[in-house]
Amino acid sequence: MQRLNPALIRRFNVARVFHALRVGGPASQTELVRTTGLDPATVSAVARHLRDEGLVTTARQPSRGRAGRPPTQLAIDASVGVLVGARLEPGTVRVLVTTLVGETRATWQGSTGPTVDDALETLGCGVEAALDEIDVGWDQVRAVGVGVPALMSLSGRVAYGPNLGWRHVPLQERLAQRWSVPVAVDNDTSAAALAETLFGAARDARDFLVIAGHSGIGGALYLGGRLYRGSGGFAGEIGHVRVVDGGRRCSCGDRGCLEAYLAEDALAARLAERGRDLPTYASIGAAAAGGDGVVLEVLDEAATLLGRVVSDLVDVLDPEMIVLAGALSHVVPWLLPTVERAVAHEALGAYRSRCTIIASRFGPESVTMGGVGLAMEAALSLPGWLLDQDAAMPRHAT
Amino acid sequence: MQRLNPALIRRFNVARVFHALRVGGPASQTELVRTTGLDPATVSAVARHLRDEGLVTTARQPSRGRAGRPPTQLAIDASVGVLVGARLEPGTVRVLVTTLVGETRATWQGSTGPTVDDALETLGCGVEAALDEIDVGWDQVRAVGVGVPALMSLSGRVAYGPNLGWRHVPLQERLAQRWSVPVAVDNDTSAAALAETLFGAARDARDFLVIAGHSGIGGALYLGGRLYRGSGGFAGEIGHVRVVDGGRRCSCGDRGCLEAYLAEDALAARLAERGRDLPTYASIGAAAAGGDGVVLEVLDEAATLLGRVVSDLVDVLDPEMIVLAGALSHVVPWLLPTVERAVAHEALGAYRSRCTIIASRFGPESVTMGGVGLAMEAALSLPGWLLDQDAAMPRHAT
DNA sequence: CACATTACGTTAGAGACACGATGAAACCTC
DNA sequence: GAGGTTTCATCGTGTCTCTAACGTAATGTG
Repeated sequence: MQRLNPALIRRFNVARVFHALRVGGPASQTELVRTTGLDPATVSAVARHLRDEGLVTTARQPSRGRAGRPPTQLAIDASVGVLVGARLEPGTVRVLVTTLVGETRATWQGSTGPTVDDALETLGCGVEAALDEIDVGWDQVRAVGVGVPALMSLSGRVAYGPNLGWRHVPLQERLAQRWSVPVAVDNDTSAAALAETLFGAARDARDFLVIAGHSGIGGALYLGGRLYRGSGGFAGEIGHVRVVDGGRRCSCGDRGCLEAYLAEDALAARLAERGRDLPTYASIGAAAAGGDGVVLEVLDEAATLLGRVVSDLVDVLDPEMIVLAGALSHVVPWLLPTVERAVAHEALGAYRSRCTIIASRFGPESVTMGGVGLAMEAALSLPGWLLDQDAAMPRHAT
Repeated sequence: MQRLNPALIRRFNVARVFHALRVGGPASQTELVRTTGLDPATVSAVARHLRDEGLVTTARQPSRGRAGRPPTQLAIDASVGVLVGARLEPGTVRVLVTTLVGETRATWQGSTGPTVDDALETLGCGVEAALDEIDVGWDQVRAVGVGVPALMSLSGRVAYGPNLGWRHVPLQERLAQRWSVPVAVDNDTSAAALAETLFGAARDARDFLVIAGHSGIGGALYLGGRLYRGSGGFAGEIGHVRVVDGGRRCSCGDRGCLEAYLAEDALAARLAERGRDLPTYASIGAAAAGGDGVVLEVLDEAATLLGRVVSDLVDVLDPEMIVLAGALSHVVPWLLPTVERAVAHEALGAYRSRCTIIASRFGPESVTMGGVGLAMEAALSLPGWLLDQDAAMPRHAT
């Protein structure tokens, strides 16, 4: 159990001010007092800290015609470094280099072999290539974050990655020693949730869910202002909620799981039965956009089932928002209306709060953007155990 | 947004030490350092604080034959006050008086009229009567906590209580001004969850669910070491998850909700169809204990449906434990095996953590015990906004 | 029996926050 | 244009934490 000490409070407050500036743009200290809820004296100290670190620049504002001393604007100096986000998936590596506030500067994508060494080698080359492209050296990289389709232990180890075929890989350590900059590694759907809360539509949501579809259907639960991982790190496994009694067989061995109707392979199989050779979400989306009736029908069937799960999730978790993300994004436009209708009709209506259901603005790139989010956290030196704020909080102080 | 300041840290730490002593029994400061994870210097300061408050007593331990300075035991002085827990339900009020560590000293129960004034009057009389019974004066009452079957606003107002027929009642204020001791009011199922985490089987669980059955089926989600309430306070509405396509009509207007099969009235109705006049969980439990085949059959049917919901909850939330509580407890023994079997078979097995499903040790009294828990929180001056630890935490400091 | 060893608890100094007061830099009015 | 007002930022004091050193009280040892 980690202690709650002054140094930690300072780190929190630095992060608060940084994010306030990142999200809200340049602001004076007094404005930051309002937006962060901190004490003026604290903002003053944090501002000095950030100035000393070279992360923010100050600019005297000219008079605004109002009485009083004119404020000094603080602004994040996006030129002092870059963040690197990456995504590992079976056979592919994606890299995204952004400014300190998350604006894209370069991207890279490449294919890779199946082993851990292959992937790390490709990742290393990819990052180098992306940095070269914009003529940025490693000295400007503040941190690297990587999203991986695997269950993670708290220390950034890959506990189990069925699609990758990896197990007990000390990914964080290996990358950290290779690059000697802060490196953060996390589960891909968790990373996608981070992208939504830092850069996406869920920026102001304390409670939201991310439902991501790639080879499987995964969920991330962002509850009460932080990611909820569950007692064993398995929380969010919504792909195996049963939606059809005695339905299609699922890879998990059971029948009628959501994943058996909505995962990429499942949709493709369903379409193959009806004479359509559309193996990916992207191709299915393209066909739907072309108005293919069979495709629309299959998607609508999947949407109905997704809607059922989402309704139950809304009843149980009362989220503010549900974000559909990942490769699934390619077909989300044809799912959304049906899902929304299901929630409106099936979820407990009378005294329920409104729940917005939307597609991620990052689409299939949400995990890579999540890598950037992980890098941002690492750059603000909010290490892994801080992710779990309980670590710093007493168990029973409710 | 509340600030995170030293005084707040002190309150947290006082609570940590208090709970460590309460749960683990008398301990030396060095032992507390180990169990709480706090610094020796902090424990020293907190110990002095608690001694000054008169909450703990110190006792020099005689030599134990080991080298070194012998420790001084700290122990909670349970004689310096009492806590009062209460439960309001339609027509009935229950009161429970305990020591500072939650040991029962007196109970009281009485019936009441439908209005808010009726209930408050009865509650007042009941508390007086219970205190009289053990010859304890109001000066010894450290705090009062009340569990209410209603949605609460954060300030302890009853936002909406359908079964009580109340709406926008400032319950906390009215009770606080009547008694002039700290008063805490919360939703009944949330209170039951508090009882489980403070005094019950979920004491060491960071992530657990409480499923309580009275007139309806409610759930409380204790996730990541704290109660999760959802964006609108509606989280945990598991009674209206659909378990049967086009099933029995539910009070919510939909069909096939869990509540339509498991709530007290629903079970009674189902049994009435089959010639059994058993209007309450208690009577149903008694009949089941007597081996009535029809009752067992109906209970098993309900258990199968509950098991389905629980399986999905386990998949999505990955809790350590699920506690069945409330009046439902009377029939839990006949539900549990079926539910456990469902979870073992239906929930994602391979890489899932184990989830224990148990009956609350407080049975139908879990809400009243939750009132005591609320009182304990109030007595440790951990006010309402502290309940939401985010209030003290930056939004994006993940 | 003096001195080392071991274990327990407290104190001293530095960092961080809150609150209240003070300094700083503009505008406004007479 | 001098003084007052308004707004923005910093400083001083007190409290709380952590680290590290110190005091305290027992046992062990030659």
